[in-house]
Amino acid sequence: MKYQKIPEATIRRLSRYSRCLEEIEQAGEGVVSSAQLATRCMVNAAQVRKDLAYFGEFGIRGVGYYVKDLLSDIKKILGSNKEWRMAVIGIGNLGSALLSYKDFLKQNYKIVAAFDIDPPSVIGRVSEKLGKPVEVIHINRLKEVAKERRIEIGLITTPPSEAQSVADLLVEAEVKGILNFAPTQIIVPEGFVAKDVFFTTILDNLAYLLSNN
Amino acid sequence: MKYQKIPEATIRRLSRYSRCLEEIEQAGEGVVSSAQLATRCMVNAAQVRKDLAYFGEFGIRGVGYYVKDLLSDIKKILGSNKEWRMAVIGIGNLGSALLSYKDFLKQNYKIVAAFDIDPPSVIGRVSEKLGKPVEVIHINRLKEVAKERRIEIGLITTPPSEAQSVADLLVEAEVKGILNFAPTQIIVPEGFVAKDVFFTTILDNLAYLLSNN
DNA sequence: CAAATTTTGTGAAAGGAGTCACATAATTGA
DNA sequence: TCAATTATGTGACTCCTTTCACAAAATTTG
Ligand SMILES: NC(=O)c1ccc[n+]([C@@H]2O[C@H](COP(=O)([O-])OP(=O)(O)OC[C@H]3O[C@@H](n4cnc5c(N)ncnc54)[C@H](O)[C@@H]3O)[C@@H](O)[C@H]2O)c1
Ligand SMILES: NC(=O)c1ccc[n+]([C@@H]2O[C@H](COP(=O)([O-])OP(=O)(O)OC[C@H]3O[C@@H](n4cnc5c(N)ncnc54)[C@H](O)[C@@H]3O)[C@@H](O)[C@H]2O)c1
Repeated sequence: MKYQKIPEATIRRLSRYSRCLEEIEQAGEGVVSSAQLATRCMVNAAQVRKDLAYFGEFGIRGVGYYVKDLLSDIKKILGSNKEWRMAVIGIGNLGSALLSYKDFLKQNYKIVAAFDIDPPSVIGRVSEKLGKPVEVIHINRLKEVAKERRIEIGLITTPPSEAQSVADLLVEAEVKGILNFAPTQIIVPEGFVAKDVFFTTILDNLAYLLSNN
Repeated sequence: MKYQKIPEATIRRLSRYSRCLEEIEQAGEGVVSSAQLATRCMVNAAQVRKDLAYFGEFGIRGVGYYVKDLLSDIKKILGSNKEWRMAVIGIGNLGSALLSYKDFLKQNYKIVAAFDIDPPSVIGRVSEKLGKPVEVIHINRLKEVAKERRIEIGLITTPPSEAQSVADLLVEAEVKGILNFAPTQIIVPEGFVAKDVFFTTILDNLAYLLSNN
């Protein structure tokens, strides 16, 4: 298998396979075929095999895939086997919800810091949400704390007007990954990765499907 | 222009164009070219024209597109010109955040009801979040209230274990569109539309890009 | 132990989506 | 009025993704 550019769709599906494999593992299955996994993930079986083939050979012909091994391999591919250290910036409604999102704990995504421009007003609201109290830190200490706590991903939940300047701060602090929930497009330099999560786009999509079916 | 299946990517981009056109309109521009819009949305100019061509001819050769008209046309295509009446089910951390999401007001997405299985514990927390107090209603009144308030879209923010059964209730209440935030795949019958929003997939994607660049 | 069965991995084919390039149409200005 | 300019709409082309189909490999069965 020689090097090729991997489609983004493949990466998204790997994440789906990962979730399904966890359920299959829970159910006590030791081995799974591409056909079974495909049915569960609602994709084509050849698609599953092709996706995996980008990264190597993980199955045994005539048998299938060992669930535990495949899950571990996929997590290694995705980079979700290591622990990712995250910060939330903007502890309002959405930021607070993210702080108390329990699934992050189960996965290897860990929120290790919370920032706001107005910490006193929010510090009471979020404490103890994650089991242990979360201290909300003033945004002007972002760079210092990001270094100290080795933050790798920043979740932006400030108003849209502030999103780009917060992203700039994250870049300055060498936080390489950004997930932006504010409805404005974020631009980061080469070497950094920013993804925008637009709720309205998702709703527009739904509205379109509802209007045209 | 004859009928064709419209790519989902086109619909997503139309939503993006819509957002950009709003900014352009705000800036007081009356006319925009496909090249200008494309630069702003970070896509190819021909892509913009192709996307629009699926639905008709909206521009004037040698001139460009009238911003106001194009915005209105795109919203008509997406179905986001009409008001969409939504309900949030599961008024915990995320559900409360959605209730107080101010951008829904600006767009034509309106939350007109909130449901939970344990209303007394949450009723105080969400009141007045949207300007006017929001009454949290017991889930067992979903069908009745959905009819009464003409609810068209349900946002599921319950624990994953409850997500499918809540979806079933929504289907029974003939709520045609579902946006599911719980990390579990929802299945709905023909004629209904369900979209899952998996936070972990988005993070896995980011993790992959950070691990491999 | 060999034939039958199962299921992977992968080249080839088919199907979609994105880009290019240019004819076409509107406008401007001399 | 007509040439020059501008920018759309779209056929053709390229590139990418998905599906098909089957040889290869492992296992099971008689
Ligand atoms: N509420 C939702 O459900 C929801 C959903 C999708 C997207 N969003 C987006 O997420 C963002 C936050 O939404 P919200 O409802 O939580 O708003 P919010 O007003 O409740 O919270 C914003 C927080 O950001 C803080 N802040 C402002 N400027 C800052 C800065 N420069 N640095 C650090 N912190 C700063 C504020 O003090 C406040 O605590 C918005 O952009 C919104 O559009 C919200
Ligand atoms: N918190 C986040 O930031 C976040 C982010 C992404 C996804 N999610 C997902 O969204 C969902 C909610 O997360 P949360 O953190 O708000 O959880 P939460 O526990 O704070 O809220 C869940 C709410 O749902 C209610 N509920 C339970 N069963 C119900 C039923 N059958 N009918 C109606 N209401 C019911 C509960 O009473 C509770 O109020 C979860 O599935 C979670 O995985 C949360």
